[in-house]
Amino acid sequence: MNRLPASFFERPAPEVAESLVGHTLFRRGPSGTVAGRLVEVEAYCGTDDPNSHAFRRTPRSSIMYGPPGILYVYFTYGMHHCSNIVCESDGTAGACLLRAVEPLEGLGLMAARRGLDDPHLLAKGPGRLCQAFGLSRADNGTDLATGDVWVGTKRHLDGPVLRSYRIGVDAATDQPWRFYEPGPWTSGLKNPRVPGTGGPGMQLAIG
DNA sequence: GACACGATGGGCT
DNA sequence: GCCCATCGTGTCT
Repeated sequence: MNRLPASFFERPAPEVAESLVGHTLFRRGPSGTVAGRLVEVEAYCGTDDPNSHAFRRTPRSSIMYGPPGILYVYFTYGMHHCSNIVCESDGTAGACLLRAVEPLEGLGLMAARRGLDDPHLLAKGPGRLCQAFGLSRADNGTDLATGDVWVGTKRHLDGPVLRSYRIGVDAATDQPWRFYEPGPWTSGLKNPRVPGTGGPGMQLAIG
């Protein structure tokens, strides 16, 4: 199994987020292995990004200041987990939020964890993705180079990678750091706000 | 110790 | 589109 090395993540978070789309996320557990192709990733930076947990350094967010290629899992809204991959070099804050994957392997296990069968609802959204992959705060700090969670080196895209503003954050201070491949596996808005197009409905192709 | 709120998602109108 | 459950985390007292 070829894993992306830590050096892949030792770059600015938006650059890592864009290049992560199309790669496959793996999770090996006692019940089996699940895998899915990343189709939606958001970048969160450090002290200059007011929407990032790392805008202020706290015990929870300090992991974002650590070495790259480490899993950052946090709990929110009393019922949901969100998983991120730490980016930037050791000492600089940054992370990529994994928002959605196309399920590829272990769909039965994902369905059992999610309590439903529809493949389109297995891992569409950061909370659903964590549930389908069995990720919780116990996985916080996992090293993607050696642990039971990793990203494969192969990249496959079914379409262009687009960008928009991020979901669920303060719109007034937001940056266009959401990267996604449009399609049935992607969460978020039907007509995401995008920069410099004068309104919703327009999408900016990149890469 | 108290309190406000959230990088969401499910259910209902 | 609207409502809101539910509790860890951060901030303030």
